Amino acid sequence: MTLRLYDTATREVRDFVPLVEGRAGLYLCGLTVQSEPHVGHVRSGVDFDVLQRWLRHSGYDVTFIRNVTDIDDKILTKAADQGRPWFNLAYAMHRELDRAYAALNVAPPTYEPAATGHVPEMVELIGALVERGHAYAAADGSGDVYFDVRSWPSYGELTRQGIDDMEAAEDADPRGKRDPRDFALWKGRKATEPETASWPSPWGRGRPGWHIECSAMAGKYLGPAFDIHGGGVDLRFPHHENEQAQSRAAGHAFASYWLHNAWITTAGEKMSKSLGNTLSIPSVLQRVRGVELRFYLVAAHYRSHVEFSFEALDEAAQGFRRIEGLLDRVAAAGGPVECGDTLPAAFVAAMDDDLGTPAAVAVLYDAVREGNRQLAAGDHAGARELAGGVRAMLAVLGLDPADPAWGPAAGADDQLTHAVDVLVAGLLEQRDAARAAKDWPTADALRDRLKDAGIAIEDTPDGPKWSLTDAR
RNA sequence: GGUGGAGUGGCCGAGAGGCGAGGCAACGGACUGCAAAUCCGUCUACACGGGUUCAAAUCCCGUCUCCACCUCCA
Repeated sequence: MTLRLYDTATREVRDFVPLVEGRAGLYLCGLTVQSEPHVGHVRSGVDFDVLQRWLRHSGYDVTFIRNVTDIDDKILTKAADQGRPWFNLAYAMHRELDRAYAALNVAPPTYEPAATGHVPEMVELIGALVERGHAYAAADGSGDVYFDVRSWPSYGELTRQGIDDMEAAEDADPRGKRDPRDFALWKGRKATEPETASWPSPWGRGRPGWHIECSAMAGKYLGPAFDIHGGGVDLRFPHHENEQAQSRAAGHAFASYWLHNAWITTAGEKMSKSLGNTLSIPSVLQRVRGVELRFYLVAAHYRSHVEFSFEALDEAAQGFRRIEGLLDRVAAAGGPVECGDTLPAAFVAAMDDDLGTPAAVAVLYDAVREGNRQLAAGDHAGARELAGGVRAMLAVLGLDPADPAWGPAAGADDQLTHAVDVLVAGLLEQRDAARAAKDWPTADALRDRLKDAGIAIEDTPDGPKWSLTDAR
């Protein structure tokens, strides 16, 4: 079975056939670093990280480019509002984003180009478009350069829209445009904008339009033709439509497949800044661990809309702890679980079917249940093998609890753990004595006291075991 | 006006013509001194109205509701 992916351009799931056998070139429209990242912002990063990992697992040599937009209207506006340089805001938010991705074990891409570092490439591309008759400098002397949509007959093909059916932007200032739907490739510098937010170009100082950066950077790092282009559904139009138009008009074949992840909403609506920072990544991570938030995101199909709720998040966290429970118990019974080297066929089939993570997670749970069953039946070898498979499945989803990316393991033999272990052992001895004397009130009081301290006691065939009830 | 998507059991969430995805919660049972954890079992759902078919959550027609995008939103 080969990997099949849903291609937005053809609106069907089709076999993934790379341009060069054994290789996969992937471009993901990253974020505009203008505010603290929230749960919705990181979904594309997580989903495409899963794609990257699955491609690698499937044997592809992957080149994954995920850009950062570090100059745009919003960054300039926000920075001005906050009274700080735009480049400081963008850089600070970029660092926040890095932290969020790290907390979610989103593996770094091959390269993360920033728009401001690729202005010459953009100017070059715009120049080629002007030369080919697909772009023009505004006639009003603003210094703007527009893409001429009427000059590109297949404009609208990605989202299957006809130019004449499109509404012109309400805020579009048609002064220098030949058609209201023409979009900016280059924006001449306005007197109100900081000097630092402008670069030299044949059309005067200015800054790049939004779409051109992705065409320029994808072309630079992946070549004129590459395999997969991704992003959030909202980017299909205008962003991706425009990227494709300008790249193809410049003579590049551009992306073979277009993948789009759905939204995460709250209260039925898109997450907006009006929600404050309650859903910012640092804030959500006060409640659940990074691996649990990632599990919540990965357990939903990337093309499915997710209605975010803390209840559902807690549920996912609980489910993940059940998976970890098997690993912990098998480890307690005979040493750390080795990561298995094969994945269940059903898991592979699920992932190959347009990254069917929900079905893959169901396979994961099946293995967990069977592992628990065998452990209970005393078949430690069988349970160990299943646990190895569970780890292998988790690893390919970026959810392996033993991955150093999550920080020191919970059971790490550090000083604090040792101290607690000694203290708890003393109390457990007292409890054992009380239990031996059938003094249940005393035994239970000791257990309750530990519970109040956030330490759960479980009686197992090998004696009582303690664990922290919740990391938070 | 144009384009695209959604409505599934108490909840979350898959599936896309025919063997009850899975999880969480709840309840019952096993285990336990009692718990916890684990296992077993129970709760048989597909917005509404028609139609096609031996068979529809899935296809067709109609209706309702909701959402996204339509030129710098993840």
